[in-house]
Amino acid sequence: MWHHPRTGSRPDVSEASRYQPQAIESRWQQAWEEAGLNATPEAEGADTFYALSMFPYPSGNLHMGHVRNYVITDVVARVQRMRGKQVLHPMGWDAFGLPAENAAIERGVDPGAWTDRNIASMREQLKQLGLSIDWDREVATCHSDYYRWTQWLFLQFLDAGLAYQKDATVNWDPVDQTVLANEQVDSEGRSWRSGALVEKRKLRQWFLKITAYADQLLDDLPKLEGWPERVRTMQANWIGRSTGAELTFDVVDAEGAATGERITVFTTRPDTIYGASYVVLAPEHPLVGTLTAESEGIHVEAFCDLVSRQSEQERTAEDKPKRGVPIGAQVRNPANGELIPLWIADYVLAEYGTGAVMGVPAHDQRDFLFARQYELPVKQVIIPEGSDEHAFEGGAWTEAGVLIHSGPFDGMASTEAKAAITAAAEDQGWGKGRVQFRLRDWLISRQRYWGCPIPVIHCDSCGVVPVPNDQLPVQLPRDVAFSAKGGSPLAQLESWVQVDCPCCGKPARRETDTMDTFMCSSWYFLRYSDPKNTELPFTPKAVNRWLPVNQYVGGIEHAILHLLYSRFFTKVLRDRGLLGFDEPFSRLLTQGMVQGITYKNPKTGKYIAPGDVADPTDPRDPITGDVLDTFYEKMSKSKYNGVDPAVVIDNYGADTARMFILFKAPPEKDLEWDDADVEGQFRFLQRIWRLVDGALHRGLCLAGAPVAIDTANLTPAEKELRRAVHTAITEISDDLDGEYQFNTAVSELMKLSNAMGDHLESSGEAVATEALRTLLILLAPFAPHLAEELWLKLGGRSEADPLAGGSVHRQSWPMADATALVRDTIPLVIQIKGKVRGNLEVPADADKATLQKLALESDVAAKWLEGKAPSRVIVVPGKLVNLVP
RNA sequence: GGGGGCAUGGCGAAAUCGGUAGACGCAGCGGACUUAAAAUCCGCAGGCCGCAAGGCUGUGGGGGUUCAAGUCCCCCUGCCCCUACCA
Repeated sequence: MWHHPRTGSRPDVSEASRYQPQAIESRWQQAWEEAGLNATPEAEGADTFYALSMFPYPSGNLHMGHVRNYVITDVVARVQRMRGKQVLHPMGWDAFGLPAENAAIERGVDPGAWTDRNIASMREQLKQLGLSIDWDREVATCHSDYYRWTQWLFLQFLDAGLAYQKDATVNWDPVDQTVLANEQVDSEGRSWRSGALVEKRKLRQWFLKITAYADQLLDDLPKLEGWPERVRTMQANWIGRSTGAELTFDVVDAEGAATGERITVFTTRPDTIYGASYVVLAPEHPLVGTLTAESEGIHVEAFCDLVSRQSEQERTAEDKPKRGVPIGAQVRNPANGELIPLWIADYVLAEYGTGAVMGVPAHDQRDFLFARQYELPVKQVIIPEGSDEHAFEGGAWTEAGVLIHSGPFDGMASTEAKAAITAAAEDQGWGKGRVQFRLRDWLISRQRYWGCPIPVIHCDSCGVVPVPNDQLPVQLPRDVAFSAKGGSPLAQLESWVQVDCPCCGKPARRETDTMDTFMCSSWYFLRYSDPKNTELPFTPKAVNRWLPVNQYVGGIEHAILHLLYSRFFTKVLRDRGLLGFDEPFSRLLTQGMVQGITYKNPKTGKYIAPGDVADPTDPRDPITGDVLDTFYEKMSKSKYNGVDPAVVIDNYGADTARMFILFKAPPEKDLEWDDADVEGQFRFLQRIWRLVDGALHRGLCLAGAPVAIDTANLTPAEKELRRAVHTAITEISDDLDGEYQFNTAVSELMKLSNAMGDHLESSGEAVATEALRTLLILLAPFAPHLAEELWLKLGGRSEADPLAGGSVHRQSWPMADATALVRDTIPLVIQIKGKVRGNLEVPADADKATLQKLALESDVAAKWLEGKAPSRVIVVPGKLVNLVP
C-alpha cells in the first residue's frame, strides 16, 4: 500500500531541523495527560460546550471511519476551548453485543475479558490521534457500575407503564439466535448485524412503549434546526403518522341479516367509502377462521398456507401480482347499505392498522389492480374538479376531487368529505377518527448472554416483580457455559435463575432475557455529565449543566435507530423529572464515509488488492492481465481497499492524518482516501516546520508580550503579510462557525503559510512574530502536536512553565484586526454588458461617482463603447462597474 | 411508487447577499539546484483559435428573469441515498 514510506527513506540532511512526527507526538500526548490539559472544567455558571462523538463498539480495531468521526469532534472541542468555553469532550464504549459472545463460543474466552482487552487496545489507538478527550469520564456499558443504571432506568420505564411484556410475532434472527426490533431489520428482511433473513416467530417479549411518544417524537422534529434535513425526514417517515378513520362493516348472512360479527378497517380515505366494492382481510386476521364459509374452506386454507410459506420479502415485492381468495362471506357497507364480498389477500398486512381494508378500486391503485385481476366492480365516487365522470383505464384516481354517487355527500370536495363522513360515522356508530402510526413499540428482549440483564423476577404469586433498587445491579454471572446450539446461556444457569421473590419470599425465577444494546446507548451521553455517581445515573444539576449536547457527530447509519431511541429516552426521563430538556442533541453532523481505492476485475468479479496492481495508471489483474475497473468504495476487508490508521500514523504521524481527513472533503461528504494527497498534506506540515526553523535561525521568539506593531509605518511586504494573517483569522473563524467547513479552513492555513513564505523574511520582528504566533494558534486545533512543538521551539512557553498555562492549546482564539484588511487600492472590474473586459486599479475608498468616472475614462471603455455614452451604468463599490451600451 | 440529495478542469474541491467561475490541494508540464536522481525552490496550467496582443466559449441539457446567473424560476436528463403493497 505504501509505495513511498517517508520514514527511513529520507536523507538525513539536518537532524535538528527535520519534522519527525514520530519523535514528538507521543511525547506531547504524555505531557498533556500529565498536565491534565483535557480535564473537564467544573467552574459554576460559565459558558459550557458539549462536543460528542458516537461512541464505538470495541471491536479492537480502529478504522478510518472512527478516525474521521473523532477528529471532527476534536477540532470542534479544541476551538471551543480556545474561545473560552468550558468543554466536555468524553469517550466511552458501546461494549455489550454479540461479537464478544461469539468469541466466547468459538474460542472459549471470557466475553468480559475479551471486551476489556479490546477496549484497552482501542483506547491506545485513539490516544495516538492526539484527541483532547477527558479520559477520566470514560464509560463502558458492560461494566456493572454503568449497567446498574441501565437497569435502574428500565425500572423507571416499568414504573411509568412504558415497559411491558406481550406475545407477539417477532423477527427472529436464525444466525444470532435472538429476536430483533423492527428498526433492526432492513428493507430486504435481513438482520442489521448478521445479514441473515429474519424469520417470524411468536414469542413473549419485552417492549418499550415508544408509540406513546410518537406524536412528540414527530412534532418536535422541526425544532431540531441543527440536524440535517434528511435525518429529520427519515425519522418522520419512520414514525409515519396517518390520519384517517376506523370504519366498521357488519358481517351479514345470505339473507342480509347481521350475524353479530364485525370487521373494522382502517382507511385514510373515509371520503371514498361509497366506492367500497369489497373488504379484504389479512390472511392472519383472527376472524378468518370463523367467517370462512364451508364451501371455501379448502381454498382459504390453501391460500393461507401459501402466504405463510412466503418470506416477508417475497410477499411484499411490488412487482408480484396481488393475490387473494373470497372467503364466502359478505358485509354491509355502512354508508350505503350495499352488500359486498369479504376476501383475504396477500397485500393486506396483519400488523398494520386493523389488518383489514376496504377495497375502493376507483381510488386506490392497489385495490384497482386487485379488482381488475378478480373482476370486482370498480365504482367511481370522486371525480377531478371540473371534469365529468369518465372510465378509468390506466389506474385509480387518488387525488382530491368532488364526490359523486355518495348520497348526501354528492358535490362535496373530497378534502371536506373526509371529516364529514367521519363525523357521520361517529354519529351513526359505525366509525371514528383515528391516527395510525407506522412506528411500532420497541422490542428490547434479546435471548443472549452478553447484554444488560432485565432486572425483574417472575413470581407465581406476585407476577412480574421489579428487582429492588438495593439489589441492583443484577450482575451477569461469569460462570456460564457457552455453546453454539443457541438458547440463552442465562436460561440454562439454574443457580442464577432461581431466586426468592422480593415481595412474598417464595421461590421465583429471574428474567433471563437481556436488553437490546441500543438501550445502553440511549442514555450514555447523559452519564458523561456525572460518570462516577454511585447514587444515581446522574444528578439533574450535572445533566442540565452540560446537556443538551451542543454538537453530536456520527454516521448516518444511526439516523433512525440510535437517534430515535435516544430522543425517546430523553422525553421519558424529562417526564419522570430526571432532566430538564426535550431533545438530547442540539446539533448533529453526519459525517460521510471514508472510501478506499478499489480495483475489480469486471470479467471475474473479483476484487484485487491495490498492492497487487503493478501500475495504478493502467490497472491490470496480476494473473489474467484483464483491465480492472477502478473506483472508490467504503473501506472493507472483503474489497482489500482498507487503510489502517496505525500504518498512516507510523508513516506520517497523526497530525498529517488529521489534516488530510479534514482537508480532503467537507465533513458530511464521502471522502476518497488518496495516498498522494496524504503526501501533499505531509509536505505542507513540513513547510510549516521549515518556516519556523527559518524564523528560529533569524532569532525570532514568541516569549513575553507581543512586540507592538507600528501600523502607521509598515512596508508593503509587512502590509501584505498582516493582511494575510488577519484574512486567515477571519476566514477560519467563519469556517468554524455555523456550518463546519474544515476543508476550507485548512485551505486558509495553506494560504497563510504561502504568504509567510513570501513575506516573513522581509518583514520586521513585530509583524513576523505576530504572523508566527497566529499561524501556530490557528493550526493548533488541526495539528495539535506540531503546533505545540513549534510553539515550544519559538519560546511561546518555556520548559519551566507549567504546561497547562503555556500550552498553545491554552491560548485564546485570535481576533482579526479589521484595519489590517484595509487596502489602499483595489482592482476594479470593468464589465461591458455583463462581460468582464478589464481591470482598473482604483482607490479603495472611491465613491460611486468616482468609480463611474474612472471606468468611463478607462481604455477598456474607450475600446468597447467606441466613443458612445453607455445607456446604463451599474456601480458596485469595491467590486465592479458594468457599462451597458 | 414515495421522499431526500447531487451534477463545476485530468482528480478532490472553492465561490456569505446574484457581481472577476475554478481559491486551496493532488496529478501533470517547464525551469533552477545536482555528476545524476530524490527532496526543495520558481513558474505554467478549463477548452478552442492565435506567434502574440487578444478573441470566442465554458459550472449535466433546454428555456426564462436580470445590467449581470454555478447561484433565482420552469422543463428535461443522469447518478447516489433512504423508504417501500402502511390502506
